[in-house]
Amino acid sequence: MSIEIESQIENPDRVEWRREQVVNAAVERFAQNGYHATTIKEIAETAGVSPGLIYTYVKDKEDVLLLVFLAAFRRYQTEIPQKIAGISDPLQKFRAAFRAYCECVGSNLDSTLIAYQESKSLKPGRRKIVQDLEIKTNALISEPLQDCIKAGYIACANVDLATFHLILHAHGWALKNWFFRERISLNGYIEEGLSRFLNSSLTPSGWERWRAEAKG
Amino acid sequence: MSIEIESQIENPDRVEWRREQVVNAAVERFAQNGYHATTIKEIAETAGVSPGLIYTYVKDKEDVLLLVFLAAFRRYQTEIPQKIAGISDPLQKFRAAFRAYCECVGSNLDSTLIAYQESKSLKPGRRKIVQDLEIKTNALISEPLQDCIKAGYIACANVDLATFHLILHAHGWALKNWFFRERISLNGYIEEGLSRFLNSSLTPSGWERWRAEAKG
Amino acid sequence: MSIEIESQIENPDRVEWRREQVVNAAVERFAQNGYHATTIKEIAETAGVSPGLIYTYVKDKEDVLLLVFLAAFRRYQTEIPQKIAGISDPLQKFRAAFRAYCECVGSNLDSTLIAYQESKSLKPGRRKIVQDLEIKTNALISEPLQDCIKAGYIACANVDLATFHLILHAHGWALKNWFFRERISLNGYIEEGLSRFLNSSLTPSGWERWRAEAKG
Amino acid sequence: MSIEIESQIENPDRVEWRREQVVNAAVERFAQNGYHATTIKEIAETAGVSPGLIYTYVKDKEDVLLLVFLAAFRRYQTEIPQKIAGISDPLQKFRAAFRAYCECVGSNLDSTLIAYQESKSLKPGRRKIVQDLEIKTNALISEPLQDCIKAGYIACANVDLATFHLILHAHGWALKNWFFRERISLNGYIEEGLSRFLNSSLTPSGWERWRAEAKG
DNA sequence: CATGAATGAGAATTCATTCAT
DNA sequence: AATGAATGAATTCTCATTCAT
Repeated sequence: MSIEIESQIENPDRVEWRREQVVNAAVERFAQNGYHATTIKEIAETAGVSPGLIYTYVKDKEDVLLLVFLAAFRRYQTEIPQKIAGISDPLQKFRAAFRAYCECVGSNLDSTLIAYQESKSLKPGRRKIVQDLEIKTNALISEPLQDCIKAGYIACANVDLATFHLILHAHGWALKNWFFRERISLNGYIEEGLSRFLNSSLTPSGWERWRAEAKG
Repeated sequence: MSIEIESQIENPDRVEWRREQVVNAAVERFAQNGYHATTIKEIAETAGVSPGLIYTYVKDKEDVLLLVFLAAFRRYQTEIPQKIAGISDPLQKFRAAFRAYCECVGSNLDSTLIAYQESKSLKPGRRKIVQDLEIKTNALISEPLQDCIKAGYIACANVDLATFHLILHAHGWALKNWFFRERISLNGYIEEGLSRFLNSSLTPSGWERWRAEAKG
Repeated sequence: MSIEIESQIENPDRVEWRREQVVNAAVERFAQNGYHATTIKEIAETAGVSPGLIYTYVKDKEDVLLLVFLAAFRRYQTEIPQKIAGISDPLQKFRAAFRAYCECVGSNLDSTLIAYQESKSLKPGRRKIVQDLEIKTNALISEPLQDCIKAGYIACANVDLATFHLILHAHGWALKNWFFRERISLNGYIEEGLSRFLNSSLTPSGWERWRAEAKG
Repeated sequence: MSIEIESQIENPDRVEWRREQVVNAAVERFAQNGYHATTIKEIAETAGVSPGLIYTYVKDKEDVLLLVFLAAFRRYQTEIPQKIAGISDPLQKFRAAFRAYCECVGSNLDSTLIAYQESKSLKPGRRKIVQDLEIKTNALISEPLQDCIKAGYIACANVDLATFHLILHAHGWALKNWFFRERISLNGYIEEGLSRFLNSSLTPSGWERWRAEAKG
């Protein structure tokens, strides 16, 4: 489950701390110039460490990119469950999950962009790791959605397909942020996506549930 | 309007032909390994020419990437107008335009992906060219949409926003093709996007128009 | 005054030491094959370092050439003042300065040749630096000459013109060294040039001074 | 005696004509940017021919440089004898020869500079040819000088040495032309060099001859 | 004869990675 | 543990030279 990236350093706390330093610097630089155009030296400078240090916490440059991906996924896995914890109504939970997902995108614009732009920069082994994590992250949306279907609130030919639509919408906020930013708030963007989706997917019983909610 | 890329070769037919050769090879390699990981030598080999030849038709490697973008845009500008020519009903025209756009994405999966992944690989001057063309290409959707609004078929707070949603959906086919490919046909994907959009945007008169069409 | 050439290395002693290594190797190779025909790899090999190292002490190949020029000028500026220090008689001082200049040429045959052959290899910015230094170096001759004129020992229509003649003579030792080397000693060459110059430039009072000197 | 440079073209007049075209273009470009920084394409453009054409009249780029040297020497060999023909007095002849030499330099500033800057750009075989021609050209000065010595007008320990001094002075006009140009005329420069030389080399009988000449 | 497109060897330069301190 | 100087493989780009037309 937890992916192991080799480090010459023993102390795990130190490893965590240093890697965070490096990842933050890397996200900043990758987002600006892309993975290939960013040098280890630049990352080191941005992080306030030496190039040599990076190589004691990481095997090679690609590992840094992988760490960037992992850090992003960890945030999804931490924040979304947190935000939907305690919600029992399936429809409410689904909506909360989608909102949480979008908010995660919103606070990780750089990482999300990097994910789209640099996935090809990983060689097969590491690419596989990232793909598996992506699927696992999708479950944060698909499971609540499934529950709505089971509860008869949503009708949906193919859950996975729908999930991808929702996630694409969420990612759209990062992909075209330069455009959306000045025209709509993240909340507006979220609600628009949500209502567009529910509009064409809610069952009559779902509509009722929704209306009831809106009133409450 | 037409962007000039310098070439040492005079004969414009020859330039066109050779550049096409090179662009095809480049798309193939860029899609596989990304722009930076692809060497000029590889492109040359794939195109069946010498590395030196490329530099007689192009100033530098970035020009090759730019040509890839330009070729893609040209296809949109050619094919979409062709497919909507002669349609007078606004709603029909809009749907045809969206279908054409998606089909263009469908037959240019590689270029579309490259566009998302390598936009940062262009330096400001060339990046600007691409951005301008992107806006121009968006008009192929936004104008028919605008006409539907004028005709009272579609209600839409913000045309640009809606256009971006539609285009994001279209690009989604390329971005997540590895996933969609095995689950839904391009046509299914198009109709789903279309109906999702119309579902939440048609005016009553628009619904009527649509139903009438469906019958006819 | 002191020209700054960028280096990635901080420690100035190390920079000085490494650059000296590189310059020595470069002088050797440039003198043999010229600037353009010499590759960085060759210089690196001659210096016993890697090609990459050179680029941590220098921005590009032209910087190496500039360093070669600078090193030569530094030698003139150091050695000539040293050799004329403490001489008060203007005529004696002038002769000492000219001798010192020629000796500098004599111990920097390669650099002097390179200066004549490769001045065009520098692009305007750096060329200007070298020209300014050349003028500054000429002053090492023109000033003592001026003093002789003021003292009434030498009559000279145009000091600059005369300076150039003297310097051309000095450089001649390097330019045609393959010829002179086997026919005349540097000292002979110096005295010949000197007496030729004085012969046609001394005032009567200058002649007297010279004769007095010769006796004493 | 006449150096053979291979050409694929048979007709010798055509060869002469084309080579002249090429040499003129080459001198222009070499003088501006140096031999290495000048491309065959540039020379071809300047000459108004195609790059391919050059290679039918010449084996390689170095041959072009050699042709530049040869053309210069030919001018010396043609013009100097012409200008001293018919002068019988040795002293007058010597002075005429030196003047002619300097004038040759004056009307071939570019070639003279190229000769100093690019001699190293020739590989041994061709370098030898040029050196031999240089020695042969020196004879145009050294022989009249020798005659003056024989006639008892000039006293000179070493003819070759003196010749080199004179030639160095002549070349100085080209080497430092940017400086001399605005301060002295070529004639002034010639006479200055001449008088400086004669001042310290004339025998009493030479002085008398000179004075007699000056009067007449 | 002349052209100019095509070739490919070769050069400068960069940068991930190592390792002595 | 951390540093940063050094390495050298790899890449882009140039240009002398060839050759089909």
